[in-house]
Formats: sequence, C-alpha cells, structure tokens
Amino acid sequence: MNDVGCHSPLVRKFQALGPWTDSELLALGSFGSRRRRLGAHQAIFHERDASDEAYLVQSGWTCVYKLLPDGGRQVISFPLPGDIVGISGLFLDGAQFSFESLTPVELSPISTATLLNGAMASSNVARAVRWSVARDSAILVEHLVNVGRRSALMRTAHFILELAHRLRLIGAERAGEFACPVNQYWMADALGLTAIHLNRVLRELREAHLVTLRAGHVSIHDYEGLKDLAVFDGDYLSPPKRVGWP
Amino acid sequence: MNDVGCHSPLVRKFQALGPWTDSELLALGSFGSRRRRLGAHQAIFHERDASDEAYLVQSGWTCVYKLLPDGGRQVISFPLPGDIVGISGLFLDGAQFSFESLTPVELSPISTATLLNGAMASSNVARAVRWSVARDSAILVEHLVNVGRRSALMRTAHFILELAHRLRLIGAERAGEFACPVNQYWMADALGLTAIHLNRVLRELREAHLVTLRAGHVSIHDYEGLKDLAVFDGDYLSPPKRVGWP
DNA sequence: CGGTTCGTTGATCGTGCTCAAGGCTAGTGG
DNA sequence: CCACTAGCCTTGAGCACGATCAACGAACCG
Repeated sequence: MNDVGCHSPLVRKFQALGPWTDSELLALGSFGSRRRRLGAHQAIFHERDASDEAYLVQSGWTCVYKLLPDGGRQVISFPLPGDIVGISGLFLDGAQFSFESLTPVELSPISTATLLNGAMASSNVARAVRWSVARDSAILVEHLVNVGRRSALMRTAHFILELAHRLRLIGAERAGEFACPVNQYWMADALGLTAIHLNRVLRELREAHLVTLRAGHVSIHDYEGLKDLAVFDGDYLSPPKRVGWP
Repeated sequence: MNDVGCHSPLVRKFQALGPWTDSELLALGSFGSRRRRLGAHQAIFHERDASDEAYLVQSGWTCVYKLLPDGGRQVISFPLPGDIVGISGLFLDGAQFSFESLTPVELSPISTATLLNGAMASSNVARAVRWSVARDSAILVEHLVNVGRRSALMRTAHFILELAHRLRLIGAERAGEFACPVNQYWMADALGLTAIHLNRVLRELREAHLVTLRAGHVSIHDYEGLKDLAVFDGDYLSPPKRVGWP
C-alpha cells in the first residue's frame, strides 16, 4: 500500500509530518478513492452552492475566486495538487467562493463523512488535515498583507516566491524553474492589480534580472534578490518542525 | 449550569447552533474556565511566538495584525467577544501574526488539549468549533475581496456593516448603533488605506447620511443605503441554517 | 497648564487605473 | 497556403484615487 504515496501529491505534502504507518496511508488514500477528470476552465462549484463535498486536487492548476457585481474578480487562491478546497464550505451554509479549473485537472471529491471518518480513524490523519487547514489560513493572511500593504512590485515578487515554495513541496519546481499556466489576467486578479499594470511590473522584474515569466513558465534568476525585494519568509508554507505537535 | 450561557459570549454566539444539553454547555464552559484581564494596548502574543494556547475573547476589543519591515501594518481582524484567536497557530510552527488588546479585555487561554478534548467530548462542541473556524475563514476571504477589489468608499461601508452584524450576534448592537473603540489609524490599517484618506471617506459617508462614526460610536442612519453601496450580504457571518449539518 | 492622542483639513505628488491600439502565436477553415 | 479568429501579451497617453507631507484643532489628563 506504500505506493499510494508515490503518485499522490497529498501524501507527498504530508510526508514530512510522518512517520506514517501503512494503515494510516490507507486512510489518507481514502481521500483520493474517487476521481473526476475535467478540462480547462470548467466550473467545479459556484459561490453559494450548497456543498457536501470538498475537493482534493490530484493534478492540474485550479483557481478559487469571488466575483463582484461590477464585473470585478478577486482571486482568493490557486489550489495546487495536494491542496484540499472547500472544507470550510462543509461547515457553513454553502461555499463562499467559486472554484474552477485553469488547466485540465483530476479531482477527488471528499464527502464530509469521509473527511471526518478519516480524521477519527487516525490521529495522524487528523493532524495532517488540521495542519492543511491552518496552512491555508496562513496563506490567506499573507495574501491579505500582500494586497493591503505591499507595493505592486513587492506583491508580485512575493506571490511568485510563494508559488515556487508551494510547488517545491510537491516536487513541481526545480532550480527556480516551474510551469505556471496562469495568464496575466488571473494573476492580476489575485494581486489586486490590472493586467496592464501587472504586465509592466513583470517587465520591471525581468529587466532587473530577478525573474522571468513567459509562455507559462517561470524562471527565477536571482532568488536572493527576489527574496530581499519581497521580504519573503516561506516558513508559513512548510510543515511544522515542532516535536510532539497536536 | 445553564447560566453559563447568560454571561458567555461564546455560548451566545453558538446558541443558534443548538440545541445544547447541560453537559455540552459544561464542555463549552471549559473553554472559559481560566481568565486573564489585560489593560488596553497590551500585547497578547507576537508573530512567530511558539503558541500552545489559543485565546477566547470574553470581553473587550482586540486586534490581530502583521507588521512590515517598512513600518507598515496590516490588520487582519478585530476579534470580538466570543471569538477565538490563534487556533491555527496551534497547528503550525508558531503564530502567523501579532495579537493585542485595543481596550481593557478579559481573555480565556485555551490549551490545545482543552480544545481537542472539548471537541472529542461532544460532537456539538466539535461542530461549533468547526463552524467558528470556517466562519473566520469566510471573514478573511471577504476582507481580502474588500482590500483587493473594492473602492475605499465601498470598502469602508462593507467593513462597518460587517462589524454591525458581528456585534448584533453577540448582542452589542441595537438599531444601527454600537460602540466601536477603534481609532482611524487601526481602521485604516485594516482597510489598506491611510488614516488621512479614511477620514475623508468617513466624512463622505457622513455627508451622504449613511453612517456616522464619532467618539468611538457608530450610528448607521441608512442601513439599506449603506448595504446597497457596499453590496453587502451578511450570510457568511450567521450560523448555518442547514439541517443535519456535520 | 503642557503633553499626548486623535481627528481634521489643505496642497501636492505618484502609483496604478482607464482607454485605446497593436502585436504575437496557435488554431481553424477556406 | 493563406485568411481569419481568438487568446494573450505589450505599449502609449492621460487621468484619478489615494498617498504623502505639513499643519492645526479638539479632547482628555497629568
């Protein structure tokens, strides 16, 4: 059963939280038992949909956002493989946001029962879920700081570094290079900028030899420089190092 | 034991999630067994502090924020009586933000063990905690939308309406009137504005006969008008109406 | 009284938005 | 092979929302 981990981004993400026994891996695996494939730019759920299921992203890029009546859009997050979307919706009256695929994706719906049973069955699974939820919250907080108080340049740099770190954790980043199939419109809507201004910011970052984003691919040329610019500290993204954690 | 609820803002907040048995109220009450009083503007914990405890606010206004190296400050939330702060910090390497009192406050530290035991002991308590965490996340998402995509005027109106709704749930708002001991500097740092600009926005709202904020007191003169301006829908703040919820 | 905190206003500046266009590439159908 | 389209990226010119800098007023409190 250990080979569950070889292909599951969830297990990969949770590995550092281990050690995992085979039966626990089996419990984790139950989160991925059902699978759904979807093409690019397909809605998965909409704001206010009553939701009895969360979704584990198995592969592909996705996007969580809210629309405003004036046509504006705020991207909340870009869930990546190993991320679970919509847990909070299970405990509220419905989803607070819309969720869709940006690329072709593979999703595993997780029912409330599956989630709670998994957590009941194994305290390690419960820990992992709690960590995952807490981490998502930390990412959201950092996103708020980004949009509320950082300049467009710092904000963009910070966002790219966060993506790089998250992708590294699931093995989708190497030596400052990674695929990023998010166009400038979506990215601008995440950063609270217009696509036009973001384009200029990206040019600035490129001309400063810090990072290049082209054709859906990101190359970080000067990691330290970028980190200094953004005042980035990625500790909030990594599994906790504390011993005996709850 | 039922009089626990009479004075506990936590029980008041969770009432609509009921029905609660006496023993469950007792379990909830255990979250408030310890008490700490603090004066105004006292630090409760700082960013990066290792934290083994969350805090239930029993009375007074508090503030969660992050500082930036350039001296900037982003307020994440203003936890009110009945709100629990720092749960996510229990499951990460440390707190992701600073937490302090704005007024004299009464706090109940909640250890990780107390929190988890309370949830294990009663599924209603577990439900309530899950709802509370999910609601905090929904508030955070709305805050991000506010700062990222709404104009200063809409943003401010939305913020005031959210406060009014939250205060109503704990019985601290009546007929559009409530105390709000948050000065314009703190409020501006929540809204991603400067205090100077916020001051002008508040004047605009006052001159439009929508809402007045003066001397720590808010008077909403035209609730519908304010709601239309902000395109506010407070459903995310109320206890879920779904039956048989998890 | 003087000090401190908070609110208010004016003048000016600049980051990032708006509107408008054009270019590049891939895909499609003639 | 060449139009033609559709996304997406890029650039320019001008404007506006909100920031910055600089005071001053009001309330409170020692």
